Amino acid sequence: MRGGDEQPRAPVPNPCLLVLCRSAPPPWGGQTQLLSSLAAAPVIANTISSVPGITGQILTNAQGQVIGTLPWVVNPPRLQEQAVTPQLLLNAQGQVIATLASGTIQAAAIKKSGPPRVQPIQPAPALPQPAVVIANPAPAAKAASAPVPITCSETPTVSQLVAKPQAPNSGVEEDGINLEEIREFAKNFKIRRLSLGLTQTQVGQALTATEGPAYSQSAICRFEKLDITPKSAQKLKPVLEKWLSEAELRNQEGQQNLMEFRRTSFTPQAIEALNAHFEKNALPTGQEITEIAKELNYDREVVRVWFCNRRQTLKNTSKLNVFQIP
DNA sequence: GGTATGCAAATAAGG
DNA sequence: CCCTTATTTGCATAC
Repeated sequence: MRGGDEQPRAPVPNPCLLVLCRSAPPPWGGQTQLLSSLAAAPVIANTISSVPGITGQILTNAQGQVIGTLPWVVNPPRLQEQAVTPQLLLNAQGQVIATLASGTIQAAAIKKSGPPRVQPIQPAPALPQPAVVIANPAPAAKAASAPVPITCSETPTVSQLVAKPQAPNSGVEEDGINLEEIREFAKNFKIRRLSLGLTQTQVGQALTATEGPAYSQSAICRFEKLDITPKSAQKLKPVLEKWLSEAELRNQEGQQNLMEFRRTSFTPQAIEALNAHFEKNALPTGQEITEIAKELNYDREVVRVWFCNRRQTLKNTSKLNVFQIP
C-alpha cells in the first residue's frame, strides 16, 4: 500500500490505528440537507452496456500539472444480459460467496464543476507492512474473545460495536443509532447490489454522479463491512437506500452518470516544494500561502489545508513516537 | 477484476 | 479569516 511516502520526515506508522486516545468524541451537529436533492436523477441516458472500457482524458494546466481527469466512462465490457433471479450463495456471516448477477449497468461521466482538481501521478514504492491486527473478519460474529488488538483508536466501527458483548446499552444502540438495523441493511445492501450485478466501484461512481452526497468504492466497501463509525453509517445508509431503490427501478433503463474528481492529488514535485516550504516555515501567513499557491499553481485553499494537515500529521506522528519503543 | 486498506485530502466544530 | 483537533472519506494500490 503505498501512497505518499514523499514525506521527507515522518515515517508515519499508521496513525489511524495507533493514535492514542484523545479527548471525548465531539458532538456532531446535524448536517444533512443535500439528501433531498438526490432525487434529481441524472438522466443522460444514451448508453447501453455497449461502451467498452474506460476512456480517460487528462487535463493539465500551464505547468503541465494534471488538474483533472475527464469523462471516463466505465462500463463493464462484459455484462451479460441474463435474467433476473439472482442467485446468491452466502456464508454464515451473510457474506456472499458467489452470485449470479444480472442487469444493466450505468456508466459514469463528468458533471458538476468545482475547483480544479489535480490528478495524481504518484510514484509508488513498495514497503512491507506493519501488519496491524484488525478486529473480526466477519461482522455478526460477536466475539467475547475477539482478540481485539491494541488499537487505541477512538471511535469504534459498527462492526466492532455490534460484535461487542455490549456492556452498557443492552441493545445495539449507539447514540440513538440502531446498529443492528444498520448491520442488517448493510448485509442486505450487498445482496441487492450484487443482484443488480453492480460492483462497489460502479455504485460509487453512480453515487458520485448524483446530486447528493457522493461516496467512493472505498466507502461502499467500508459500509458493507461495517468498517465505519456508527455516525458515518447512519449518514450513509439513507443515501445508499435511496440510490439502491432507484437503481433497481431504472435497472432496465440503462443510463449514464456523471462524476467529478473531488480530491486533490499533488504531484511529487508539488509535494516536494510544499515540504520545502514547510520546513522553512510550517505556519505561513495568508499572504505566503497565496504566494505558494500561485507558485505551484494550486488552489489557495488546497494549499492552506495542506499545511494544516501537514502540521497535524507531524504533531500526531511525533506524539506517537513517544509511545513507540524503538 | 473486484475488494480491502494505508495514507492523506477534506470537512466539521470550536476557538 | 484562519488555526487546531477530530473525523470523514477518497485515491492509490495491495490483496
